[in-house]
Amino acid sequence: MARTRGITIKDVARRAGVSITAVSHALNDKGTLSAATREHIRGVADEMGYTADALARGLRSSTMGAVGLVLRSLDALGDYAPAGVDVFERFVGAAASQALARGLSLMLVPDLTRVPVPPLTFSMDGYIVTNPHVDDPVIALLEQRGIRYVTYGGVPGRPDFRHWASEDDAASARLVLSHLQAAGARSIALVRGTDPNAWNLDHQDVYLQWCAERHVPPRLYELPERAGVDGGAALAGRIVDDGVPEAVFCLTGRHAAGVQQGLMARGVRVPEHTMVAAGSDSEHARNSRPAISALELNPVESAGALLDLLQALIAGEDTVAPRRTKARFRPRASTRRQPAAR
Amino acid sequence: MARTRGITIKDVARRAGVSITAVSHALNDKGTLSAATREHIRGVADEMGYTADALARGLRSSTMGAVGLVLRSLDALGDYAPAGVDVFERFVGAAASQALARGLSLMLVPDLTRVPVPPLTFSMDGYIVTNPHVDDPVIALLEQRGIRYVTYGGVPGRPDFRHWASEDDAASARLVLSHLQAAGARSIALVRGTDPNAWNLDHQDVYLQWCAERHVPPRLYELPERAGVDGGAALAGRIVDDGVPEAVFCLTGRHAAGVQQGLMARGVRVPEHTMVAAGSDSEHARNSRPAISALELNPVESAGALLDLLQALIAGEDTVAPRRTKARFRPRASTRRQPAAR
DNA sequence: GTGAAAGCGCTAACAC
DNA sequence: GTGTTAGCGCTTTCAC
Repeated sequence: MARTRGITIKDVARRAGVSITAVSHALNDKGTLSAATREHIRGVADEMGYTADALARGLRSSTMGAVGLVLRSLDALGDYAPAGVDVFERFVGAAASQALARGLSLMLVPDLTRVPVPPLTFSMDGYIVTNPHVDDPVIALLEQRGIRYVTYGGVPGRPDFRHWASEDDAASARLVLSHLQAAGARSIALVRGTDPNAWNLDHQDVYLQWCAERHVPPRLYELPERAGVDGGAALAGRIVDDGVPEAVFCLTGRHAAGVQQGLMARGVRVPEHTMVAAGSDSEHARNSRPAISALELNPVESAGALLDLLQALIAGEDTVAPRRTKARFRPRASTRRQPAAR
Repeated sequence: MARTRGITIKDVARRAGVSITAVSHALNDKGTLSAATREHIRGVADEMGYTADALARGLRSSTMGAVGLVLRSLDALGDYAPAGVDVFERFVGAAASQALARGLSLMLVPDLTRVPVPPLTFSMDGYIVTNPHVDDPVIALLEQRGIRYVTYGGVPGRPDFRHWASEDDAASARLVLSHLQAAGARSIALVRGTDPNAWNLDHQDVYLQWCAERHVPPRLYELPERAGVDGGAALAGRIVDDGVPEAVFCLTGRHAAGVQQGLMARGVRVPEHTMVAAGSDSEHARNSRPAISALELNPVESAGALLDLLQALIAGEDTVAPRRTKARFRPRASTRRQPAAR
């Protein structure tokens, strides 16, 4: 009983002295109305503050003007208000304001596959899914329902799927690796998360290729995203046991902070003995001592690109190509070596 | 054209060999059906994976199962992805997961009074409005439309309005002031924001009363929220010119960080010469040098309380009382004086 | 150029 | 107990 019974199309029609059809047509630029009638009706509608009811409109099989947002990365973390996962928090805000700028509503839908699903779930015009996994059940559900979607980061295992946007992960991975190399590191270890999403997989690919090109043996560690800082600190033990590499590239800020902490606790000095870099900037990276160099992702631009893609899809265009946004590398103390130290 | 034409009530009715009314009643526990029919219909519906269309249901004037969230504080900042405004980022996440836990969708609506409003805006079952202002146009709009709402922080100037929840600001303000006093501060300056919301106004009231009780002249500064760290640094000049107080209590973390920075740039040492505390923890507070003592708010619990209130309101209960959650004070170096320094 | 009428999927009177 | 039916507000044929 919560719905507002406000001004309806009937009220406008009566007031304007026309039929409801005329009102509908005037307001949606449909049909064949004289310019004069159109103008008049619009004037009356404005004056009355009429807004078409989205439900009724949606019911009649037009669009809802609303898109859903599913944060798979937070689903995996099992925590929708985690600390130090900046990029997602910022992504939600960015998506909301970008949606508003396009006259859309944004619904947050934590996990589509849990039951019961929130009622409006399947009425959305489309979805943004962040960081889908290999064989992601959310993707499967959307496809089965015939609901259009775009993804933040590609859908791993589906190179044909083109409706995605994200930072250019391959380019930024190379950026970080080059930076570390320029600072004197030959052997670089990679610490990735365990979620099988494009972020982890693409970085791994680039890393392995980089190692192959240089004929250095790769040193790859996997650490669950949810292990956070503590997990990173624990992993540092293994890294030290395996022989301290000249640099460690951790894909998440929390892992980077933990690894650095763990290394230093074991007497490994950063950046003198080894350097540490993070693939995703976060509070933990910025505020570790020494501060950890990191890639600053671009959730605002990415969210905008995704909404553009989604709108095109909803409009029926299917020539949509992936969009890549630019991440910036923020060099900080953790990779800054004194000239003397080289 | 985005809507999914899925299984409808008709399909279920046909399959179960009953009328659509029977299905509707069975699934909504209405009417007078035999237990057997009810069971049977439910079985068929489950088996077919039927979910009632939220739009059609909403149109027929039931509830939508969705609530809106308006972040007034970010509207004021003019930035929906600001850095270092932790509590709101966390509040969005908390509200989303608390909503899911109650089977509700959460829609983000950046600013209800900008036109055009997103289509679903007025179809929501209710709204959560964070930090409404004095004479807030969003509140006015919701009231005019007869849409129920609850607020994070009370509605200033409306002591009769009881549908809100928040941390107990008065208690936490006194907590901070006591802490500063215990650390040796008699004269304490307050730096509040300029948004006329309950947060700023309540803290100011408590502060003025505190000063009155102790017969010390109040020193009140106002600084726009959006001025951020730089604004705080600039304000430090005025504070020094007015005579360095024994402590400065800044309501926002960004202001606190700036003020401390500005003070130290002018040779005022923290915590030796003056102490700094923040009313809302944030990255800036945690990671300033020295680290700034701050109140850690409780967005998770507050969001839960607000959703409980809102659900009660939507269900028609009007005996709803404000809920207060607890903030924790995090003492850090900025207010930690060596015993010798006393 | 304009309007009457059907119907989207559902709920709730009201017959039977 | 169960089914028929009238809408909710809107878009969209299709007559006029």
